[in-house]
Amino acid sequence: MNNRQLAKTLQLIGNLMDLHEENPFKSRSYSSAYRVVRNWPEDLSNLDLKELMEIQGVGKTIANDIYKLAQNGTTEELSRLKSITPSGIIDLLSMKGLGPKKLLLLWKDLGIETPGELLYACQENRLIELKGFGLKTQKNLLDQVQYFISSQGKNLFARVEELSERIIDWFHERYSEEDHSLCGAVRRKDLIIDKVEILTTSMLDPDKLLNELKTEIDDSQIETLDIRIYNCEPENFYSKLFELTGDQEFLNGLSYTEEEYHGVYSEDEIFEDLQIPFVPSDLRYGDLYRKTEIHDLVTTEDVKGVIHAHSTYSDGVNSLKEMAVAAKALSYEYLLITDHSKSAFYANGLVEERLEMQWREIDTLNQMESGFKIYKGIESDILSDGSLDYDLEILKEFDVIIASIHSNLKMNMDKATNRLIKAIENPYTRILGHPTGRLLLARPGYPIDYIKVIDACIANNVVIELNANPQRLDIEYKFISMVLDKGGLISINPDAHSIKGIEDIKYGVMAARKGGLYTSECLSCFNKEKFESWMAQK
DNA sequence: GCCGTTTTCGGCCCGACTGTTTTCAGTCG
Repeated sequence: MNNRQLAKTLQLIGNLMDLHEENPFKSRSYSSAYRVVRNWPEDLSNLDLKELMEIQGVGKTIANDIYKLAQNGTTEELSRLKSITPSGIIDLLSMKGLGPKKLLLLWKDLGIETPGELLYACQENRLIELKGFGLKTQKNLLDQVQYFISSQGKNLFARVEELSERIIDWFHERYSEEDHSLCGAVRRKDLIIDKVEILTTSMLDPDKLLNELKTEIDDSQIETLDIRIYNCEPENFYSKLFELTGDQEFLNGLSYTEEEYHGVYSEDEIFEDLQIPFVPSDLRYGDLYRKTEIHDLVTTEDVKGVIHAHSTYSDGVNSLKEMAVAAKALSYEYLLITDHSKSAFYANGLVEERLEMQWREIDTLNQMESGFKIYKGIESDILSDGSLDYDLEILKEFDVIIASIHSNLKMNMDKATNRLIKAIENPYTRILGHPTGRLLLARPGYPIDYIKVIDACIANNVVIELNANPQRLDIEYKFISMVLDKGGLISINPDAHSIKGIEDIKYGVMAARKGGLYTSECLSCFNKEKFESWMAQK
């Protein structure tokens, strides 16, 4: 468990105690431990009990809890609380705006124990009769519960990627004489995965295979994953693989019939016969492949710079120097450090004096280094009225400003679009950060008028970010071709909050390829010289 | 449960924001 997961679990324990009206001071201790653990700079799962107890806010019991959680993923206390709470109630605790007190009312007064029951009660207008509830709260919960129900059973690609690889490796090791491959959404690298599909020529009973798989692969996630195993004769492997990889629209566009290709030795043969250039598996959806020069699409090797990263100056885990050393070691040519701006108090945003400190440190580090370069950026909060949160005197000192919305996310399309456009028109804005604020499977973004926002970016020479965090992947890749057609640039940005976060660039590349992004139109693929001349443009 | 001692138990409780109120309760980070 990482610190974030540990913190979430402690928070859950506290919330469950409140839900059962246990000692409120006890639950408060868990809540405060949640806050401490969440922001702790080093990995707590490696510490021993004595070290854990030295943390302010963590005593004997919670130190024990953390230790147990790191070892077993649960504690006696957590198991006890879970055993007296319906699982649907625990699901409901994850709704934003629904804490223990309100949930208890729903549970005891309305008898609601599952998300489905909450949905029904909202539609029946039954929440507003409860004390402390009103129309707005009811509407908010209705939206959230609908979203929750529609994302059930789905996973981010990044969360199933490693396990999928382990599963297919297991097949190769266990039945090395046979052919096996991932297929379906995982092989297409869709952003959201509802099932992991495997094609095999082993001809063994899928249920039996699944049981063996689940006992031999040690990963709790495997229990909740929908895994499908398909068998085929060896001579049909490639035709079947082809058929099970492309989505319906892709296959329909190709007058393809599986039987026709029985006996082929590779997928290349099929493409050759269909008289179209080979389409990599990640692009076998829709008809984008027809309009795209596949060889020019961005790859992870093409990305030359780490644009958009945080350090311990704001809410990052690693220091500025550690981030720079890591970026260089990964063969990137430059790092644009963009900590949070001063109004981001939630993330320890940089007030003016601390900005000066960071700039001095960047200058020093750059002097010690000849090839690699650190640039001075900021992720400036877009305030409610669309303005940025430093004076012009300060704004003009940055090499690059990424403007992003982090607060007051509840907006209608007009308000959100106008707020973004005002920020885009600010003469110092160079990149628009995560344009909709969405968190995949957790929170839909605020609605924006994509055409207006993209037009404004192009008119003001503002690059649009494709935030590479696997939970964001925002801008949605389906709008990339619109940006390119209008002559705009996209930047694949990791939004890294740690050294590890830099690796998220690969997920950004994955989404960018699906959107048809060319290396030449990708800002983060610019080499250092080209990036510097881009910086000088404004 | 944590802390800090008046060492063995009494007092804890950040601060902004929202939506519900009519002066505040609940949630969140």
